[in-house]
Amino acid sequence: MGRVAGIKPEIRSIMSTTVAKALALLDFFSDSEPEIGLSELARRSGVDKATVHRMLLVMCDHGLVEKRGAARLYRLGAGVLRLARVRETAFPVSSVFQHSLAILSANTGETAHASLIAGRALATIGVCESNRGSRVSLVAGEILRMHSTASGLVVLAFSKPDIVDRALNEPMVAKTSRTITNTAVLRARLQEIRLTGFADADQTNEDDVYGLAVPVFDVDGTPAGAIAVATPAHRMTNDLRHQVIAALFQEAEKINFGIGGNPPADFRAAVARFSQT
Amino acid sequence: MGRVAGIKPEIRSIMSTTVAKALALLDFFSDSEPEIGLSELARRSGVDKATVHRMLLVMCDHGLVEKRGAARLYRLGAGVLRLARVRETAFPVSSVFQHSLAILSANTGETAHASLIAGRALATIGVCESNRGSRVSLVAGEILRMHSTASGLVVLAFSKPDIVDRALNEPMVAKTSRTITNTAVLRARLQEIRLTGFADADQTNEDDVYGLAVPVFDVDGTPAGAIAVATPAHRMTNDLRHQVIAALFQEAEKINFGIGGNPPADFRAAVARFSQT
DNA sequence: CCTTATGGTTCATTATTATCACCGTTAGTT
DNA sequence: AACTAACGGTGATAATAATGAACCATAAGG
Repeated sequence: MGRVAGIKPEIRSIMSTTVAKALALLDFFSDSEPEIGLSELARRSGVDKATVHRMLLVMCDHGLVEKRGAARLYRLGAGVLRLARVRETAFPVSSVFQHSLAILSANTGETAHASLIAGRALATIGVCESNRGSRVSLVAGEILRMHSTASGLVVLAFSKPDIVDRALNEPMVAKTSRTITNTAVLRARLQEIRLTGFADADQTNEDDVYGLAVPVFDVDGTPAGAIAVATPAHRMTNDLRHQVIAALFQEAEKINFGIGGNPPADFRAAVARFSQT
Repeated sequence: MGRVAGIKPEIRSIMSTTVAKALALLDFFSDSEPEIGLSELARRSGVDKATVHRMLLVMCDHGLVEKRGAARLYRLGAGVLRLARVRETAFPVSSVFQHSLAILSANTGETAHASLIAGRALATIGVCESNRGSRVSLVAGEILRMHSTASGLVVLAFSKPDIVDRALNEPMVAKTSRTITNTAVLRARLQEIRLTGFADADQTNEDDVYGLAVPVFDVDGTPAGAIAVATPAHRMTNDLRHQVIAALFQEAEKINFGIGGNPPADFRAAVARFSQT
């Protein structure tokens, strides 16, 4: 297509650049699939095998990816451990979250998880499963899309308009039959969430999973991520809802304190309204 | 410079590709400098400001990097936390190391650290400082070069010849006045290390720091990384040396067991020889 | 108020990358 | 064992995307 002179520069970063394609490869690795072969990666990313191979070589050189000794599979390399260490010692947020997740899971008896804004999506950085027999078992390390998850929606609801616009303009995959992909409907939901302070997602990201999420904030009052509790959909009752939300609000406050986050006025107002019920 | 038709393909990955340049930016973030500005990154990497900016944008989109809200500085993003989580839950090595580091530090009274092969260098994935007043305080999260550190040398010593060749053919920076950069001398040292099973580095990577390192291995018998103890150079005595090496060998064996590593015959022989002294 | 630093942007040039067809191996099937 | 199909990996060329000098706008500092 060439480069049509004055094309919008933001659009380019969506996919066109080579680094974007290379980094996108990393997103295919998850807890459920920690090792992937060359052809498989090429197929999923839609990029040519030769190209993928060249990019993997470079990433191997930098330790982001490594080749499992004998097998011909690629996996995430030791470099990511180092990077995480550097970030965590400089800005220890992950550890702060972990503590609250344990409490949430214990108090609600359900699976709790936390995620942080990572570029255009949410990165799950911690999970604490309940010890009940029937529970939601999340694929941890997953990337959460903004439009289909409770965490994503609640983050968007308190984000600046330009972030919201960018998110809603992206192609939205219908993860289940209930996923909302209509922009107008989503905007209405965001408005609603801004008033309640929490978001729920009734099987919009995964069948049989009901999610409830509450945002946590940065120093500047913008959302940093979210904490959430996921239950089997059939088990959710009004009572449990109320209990979970209360627990989430409580832990969110602790986390905000721990990471030096400043909840904006509208969120604090929403929490206050909830407490009065 | 163009691309001279049939140029060696391996050489390309050294720097020429764009992804390599982008990923190289990540290496500038460390514990001592967790946030860096655009111009600074451009200066250090030797890449044009505009290019660096474009690459940073892409990496922000993928959550590998993020812009500190108000300040105009970049830092490692939440995406690296997710990646590390994925790798660690699938292949839990970091946690295995951490335990041994605590023991090492306690038993020797000095600072212990562990590193894993990450591409062409070693990535420090764990540090445990001693609680003595005078101790070596490492810049954790640092990238260790193969030629100037005890850990790097001991890893090279038990690596396959092609790995060694590649490492020795790279430009070797003299980190201190004592750093060995001569290829022939280094090869002799590697031969020596293969016989003793450990490597020492007397102020070859940092002034006043004396390092002792021992390798840990992968399932296939190739080195996975190294554990090391660093002391103030003046404090190192023959007695301490012997004690530290014994402790290192002992912990290395535990770690190998923990990560399913198989030490090759020559390493086991070296350990046996040491035990007889 | 002028200087000098910063982060950020643009656009024509050109060097880089994607593509396709191709190898050599491995693994599964008949 | 022969055969097939998939795999990881490679190389040359057409077509693309990266590059970097010059350009703003802003902020800090003298």
